[in-house]
Amino acid sequence: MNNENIRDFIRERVSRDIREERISGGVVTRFPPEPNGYLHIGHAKSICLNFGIAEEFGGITYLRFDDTNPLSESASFVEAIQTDVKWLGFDWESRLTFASDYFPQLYEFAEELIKRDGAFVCDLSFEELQQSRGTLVKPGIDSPYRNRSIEENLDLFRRMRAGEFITGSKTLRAKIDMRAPNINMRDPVLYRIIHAPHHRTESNWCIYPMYDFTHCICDALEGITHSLCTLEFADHRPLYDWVLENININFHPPQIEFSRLGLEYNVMSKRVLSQLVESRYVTGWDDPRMPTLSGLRKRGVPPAAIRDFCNRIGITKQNNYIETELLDFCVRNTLENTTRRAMAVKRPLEVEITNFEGDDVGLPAPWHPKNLELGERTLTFGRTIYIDRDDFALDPPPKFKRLVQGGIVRLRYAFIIECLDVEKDEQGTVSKVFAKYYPTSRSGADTSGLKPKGVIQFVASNNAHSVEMHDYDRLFSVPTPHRERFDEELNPLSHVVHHGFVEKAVIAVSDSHSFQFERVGFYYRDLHKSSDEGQVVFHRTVPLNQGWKPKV
RNA sequence: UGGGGUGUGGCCAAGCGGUAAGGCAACGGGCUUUGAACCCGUCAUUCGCAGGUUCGAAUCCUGCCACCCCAGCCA
Repeated sequence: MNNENIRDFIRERVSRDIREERISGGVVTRFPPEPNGYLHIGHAKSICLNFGIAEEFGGITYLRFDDTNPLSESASFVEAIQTDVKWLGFDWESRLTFASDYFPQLYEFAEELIKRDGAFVCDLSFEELQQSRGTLVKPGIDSPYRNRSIEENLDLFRRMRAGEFITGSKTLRAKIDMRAPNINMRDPVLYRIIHAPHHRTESNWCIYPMYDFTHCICDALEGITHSLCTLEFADHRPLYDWVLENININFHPPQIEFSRLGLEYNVMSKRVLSQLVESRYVTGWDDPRMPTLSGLRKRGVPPAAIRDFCNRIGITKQNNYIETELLDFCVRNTLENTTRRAMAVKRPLEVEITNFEGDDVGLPAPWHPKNLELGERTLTFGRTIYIDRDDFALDPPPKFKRLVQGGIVRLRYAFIIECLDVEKDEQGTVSKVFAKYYPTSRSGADTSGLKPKGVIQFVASNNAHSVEMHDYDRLFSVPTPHRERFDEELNPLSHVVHHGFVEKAVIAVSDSHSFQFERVGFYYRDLHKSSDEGQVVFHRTVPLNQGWKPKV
């Protein structure tokens, strides 16, 4: 432990609690997802915080599923969430728990609360409860069932559990204060009747505890020393404390809130994300455009980049919208030194080298210009090659350093070529370029004396493997999409497919799926899916920084 | 007209009474067979606003303003 650990107000608090011996054992945290959706990068912030603090201070972390609502939860989400947490790089070891594991104990605490006259069974309907709760500025009114005897409450609650009443007909409510300015303290519901099977407890229960009753008790039972949650739960803290103070339990974790992550051009709302999935706007929770961990993974974002991102954004109580540039930076930064470079053309333009005769020549090229440990592969150069359409211009903008008519350009790791002529189609767009190459300009042995302004990538036709390059852009076209009209704010160009070529050596690589296609971007090969035509599919992880922008 | 939270450069974020860290972005320049990466440099006389306390305030006090969250038998 050292000062490096104290990077935010929560770590500051943890550090102080340790120093002042406020906690006996070590630090204990937990990450408590509800298994009703997939994890997104906002969850990653919380995961990195909870697991990170335990790691830094020599503590432990539980992965606890908050599964108290059988109507929206399922085992498949439980699976997916575990996969994502592991992938992110964290290990809960043996500490995998479920709120549903504690149902029996929770039930006992509920009975205890009734016996202490701290809770009552209420027969108010949903609408009646809503009416009597009051409003933000108007106090609520007591339930007519509030004064039932302890014996009657106990009897009723036991019968609720026994299944004597239909779904929604009764609730167990805390007896606090209907006039409390904090609405959460207005005799909140603790248990409700739901006759529905639960993904773990099946049909053993027909009453289910609410979050506010469950979370604090589970935290206490697990000895959580710092219960970290997002800001919207701050209003629930008095209730969290109330429950623990009104039952006989010997541990009382402090709840500490921090602000959730906002990412520009994205939305973290589970509701909106699942709607995108259900409407088939995206291909699934793991669509590469989604801010989900599975989506980021499919796009080729390494977990280390997400961890780095989470470390850079900080932990505060301020509302925040992080620019996507920071995430992109983290991704490029972690990929930069370890990812193979290769050549690919996204929008191929055929070039015939008119003075080239005979077989293609092989040209060695390192997989990475600086990290030579990655070795090298052999490129090929021959009479027919492809360059990217963007690298040729009939009418070049100022400062254009690529190929123009009558101009020269270097083909990376190969030769300098000079454009002699072009062929156009009916629409007048260039369909083919004729060029000559300078045999003495071979990379590494250049005696031509030529000094081209630019270098471009190419793929020789004999060395070209055709692929689909899936380019992704921001999911939304506005930085802070509105939850209600999110469908109008989707970016129609968030997914564009290019049919291009990559050098064959790329296809043979098996120990890594990430590549940087030089001057284009980082791409990630999808090994699970090929296109409809059976082609190899690459997802663009992130584009390269553009150091020069042509005026559009 | 209730309760809770927050206001430091474009976006994050340090700062905890002693005279505004850092990162991302941006902008200049260097280097370059990736217009990438890398390297240099520039970028808040000012901390939501107004008063006050103090030798001294982003930090303390008072008032005001703005934004976010809360009225699920969701979490």
